[in-house]
Amino acid sequence: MKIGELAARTGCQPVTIRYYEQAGLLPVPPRSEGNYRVYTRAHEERLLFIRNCRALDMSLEEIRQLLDYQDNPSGDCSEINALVEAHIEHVSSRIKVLQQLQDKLVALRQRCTGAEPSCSILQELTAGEPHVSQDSDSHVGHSH
Amino acid sequence: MKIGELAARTGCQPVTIRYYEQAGLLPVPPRSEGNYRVYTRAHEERLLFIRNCRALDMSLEEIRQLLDYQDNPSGDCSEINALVEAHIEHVSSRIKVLQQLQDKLVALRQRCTGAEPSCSILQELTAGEPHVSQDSDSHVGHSH
DNA sequence: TAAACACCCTATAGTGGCTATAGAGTCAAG
DNA sequence: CTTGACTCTATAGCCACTATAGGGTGTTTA
Repeated sequence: MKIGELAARTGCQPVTIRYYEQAGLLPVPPRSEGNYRVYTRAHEERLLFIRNCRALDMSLEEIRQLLDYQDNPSGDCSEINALVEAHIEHVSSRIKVLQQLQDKLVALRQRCTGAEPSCSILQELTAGEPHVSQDSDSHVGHSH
Repeated sequence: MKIGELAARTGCQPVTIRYYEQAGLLPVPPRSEGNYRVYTRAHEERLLFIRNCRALDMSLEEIRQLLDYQDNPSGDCSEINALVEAHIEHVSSRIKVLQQLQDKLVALRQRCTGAEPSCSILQELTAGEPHVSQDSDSHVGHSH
């Protein structure tokens, strides 16, 4: 299987696959005569694992750890449970913060009715103490 | 006012202030004899505006637009309202996605009771079709 | 046989919103 | 006059990719 087929099967792009290889998440595959990467089902399975974890918004570092547990099974799930638990914490705190943002934004939207002489949204954003930043420790989020 | 005082007053770091200057969000301030940046209350107000917007998780590009409306007031709030509205949409879709993630993660956590021979969390993550990625268009989120 | 085309390769730079580091200058207090 | 706190510029790093340039491979078609 060449990289294009693996990409199609796993729903990610060839560049991303090469990136995972470089990042040490995917084992370096053998090459064909023409210097093409040649993958097996094992690679596909591992890549699916990675993609599933990414779909759960885990960082590559977290995934690296899970893969490590997978490669050296210890019979003890407690570290895996702890990792998942910690990730749940990350996500849930991120949700809380975003919910608060949402409330503030909605309040902001309602401020500008067009009745005031100058835009009261801009006034509100200008005023007051600096709001506390919401970005602290979680690694959950992002997209552009 | 030197950069350190401005930083203290607005709750952000000097490097970040210089970064905003370079990004064209803060006007270039005059310099003292010793080549230090010298800020006024106007700078402080503008920086507070920026920080408030950032606390609402707006991108610098969005903030640039708001500042532009502020600098060239048109008496028409509709574009500002649209921007805030769009941002609310971003945040709310991000919340939805994270909530779905959260559900999946909680389901995953409950899978590993320690009763099975091999960790069923890892099995679950390995199995199946690639999950649909949650990162598409929003610019809301992130933190490390 | 040749040219077009789809795929693959490497290497490098860019994204956003900063943070960290290095190496130097400024200025008030002890 | 030296210490220390602050400031300056410039550059590199963070994450998880994406984009670009410049080339090679391999199959299909004119």
